[in-house]
Amino acid sequence: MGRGKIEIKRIENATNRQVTYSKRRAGIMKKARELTVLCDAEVSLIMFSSTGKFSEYISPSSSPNPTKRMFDRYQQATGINLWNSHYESMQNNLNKLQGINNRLRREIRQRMGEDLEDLTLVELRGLEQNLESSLKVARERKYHVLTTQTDTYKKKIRSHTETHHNLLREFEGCDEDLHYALANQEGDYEAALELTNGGPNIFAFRLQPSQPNLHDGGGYGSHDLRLA
Amino acid sequence: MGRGKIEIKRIENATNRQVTYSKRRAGIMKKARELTVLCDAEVSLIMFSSTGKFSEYISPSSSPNPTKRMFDRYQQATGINLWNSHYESMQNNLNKLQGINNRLRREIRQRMGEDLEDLTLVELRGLEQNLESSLKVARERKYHVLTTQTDTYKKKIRSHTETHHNLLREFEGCDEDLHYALANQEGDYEAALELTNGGPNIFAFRLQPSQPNLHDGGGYGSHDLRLA
DNA sequence: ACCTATTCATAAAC
DNA sequence: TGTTTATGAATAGGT
Repeated sequence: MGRGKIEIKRIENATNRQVTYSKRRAGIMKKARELTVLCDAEVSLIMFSSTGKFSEYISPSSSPNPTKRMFDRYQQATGINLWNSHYESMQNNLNKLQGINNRLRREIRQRMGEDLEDLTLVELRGLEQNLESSLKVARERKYHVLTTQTDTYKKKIRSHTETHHNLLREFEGCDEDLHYALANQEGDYEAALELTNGGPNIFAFRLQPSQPNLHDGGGYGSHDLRLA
Repeated sequence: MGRGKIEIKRIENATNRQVTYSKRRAGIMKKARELTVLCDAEVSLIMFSSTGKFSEYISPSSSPNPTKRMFDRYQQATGINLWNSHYESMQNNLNKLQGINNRLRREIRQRMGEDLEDLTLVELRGLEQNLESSLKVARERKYHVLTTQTDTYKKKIRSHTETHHNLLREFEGCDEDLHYALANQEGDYEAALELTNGGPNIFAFRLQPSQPNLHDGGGYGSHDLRLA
């Protein structure tokens, strides 16, 4: 149809090819639209030109995503699931992980003294020994942290008392000047003396070491494993 | 194009609709094929008739699965990933599980006395107490299994010795008959007596309790967590 | 499924 | 790209 008959083979002239593509694309889209309406059919038409330009016609449908609906129907019709390769391997991974998870949970439960019914005597003996050595390590670690912490506080206290003594000494140095100054304006001397005694008490209070990092992170006290 | 012009709207006569569908389907497929060849384009045409009958045209391509290729190109062109809804939720689950897994592993390591560096004093105290109580439970369980097993063997031994004694007694009963019988055919009497003495020894050997279920399932001795 | 009058699509030229 | 137009293609309706 046209000024002359043409042979159905690749149009070598690129410009010509592009022009023909545009015209025929419009034509086939019209046909698709007409087919949809006239025959109450569902049609999906996807095209890429030789230059990679994309265009499509999808018959409207009640579904919110006509394209997805189209591909779902396509897959149902052909029996070929296009994304199964991805999907299956993911499912496998998931199952594997789930299995590992269960094993890990069981191990933790056993290390907490639950679920021991199925263990053999040898396994129980192993568990007991393992718990013993773990307990020993944990205990050592606790003592280590404890002594380190204590040392730190001791050092802090020493440093603070030192600072305090220095302050006192400095203050004594000033004392004579104070005496001298007060001699000239009487009466506030008693108040000034009280300051010298109040100082140390303030330090003594602040140096009561309050436990640092006492955040309760739901640790090992009431251990429940409802993680997922 | 035809004997008369027709309005583009749903053909109400079902037969007529079906006929028109067939004709136009052939037509549009030819158009798709021509577009592919003439313009060097890639075309996917998928159709479902109103009765649900499926047909398609897919331009041939070097890819082993033209449909999948088409679909991939479609997704790349539109930026819409049709299977993302499935895919994303799976990926989320996977990540979540992986995270849980790591937490579980860490907990096990800590319960084995490793990875304790980051624990606070309070957490260490909790872990210690937890291990103590778990150890106590495991120990109790071990003793329980041990005593149960011992009891079972004691009972078995008792039952077997009883059976043995009964056998002996029965044999003594037969003894006289045997004497009588042997008096008639001499010489094998000594061999028969040896049987009476050999019996008990066989039992004594079998009753050495050999540990049951000694399968070493990589239990709690050398605990490594290279699970995945 | 075939026929054919008629409408439609489009190749070529601008 | 848009328009025109001669021509071949598609097809509606009938058989």
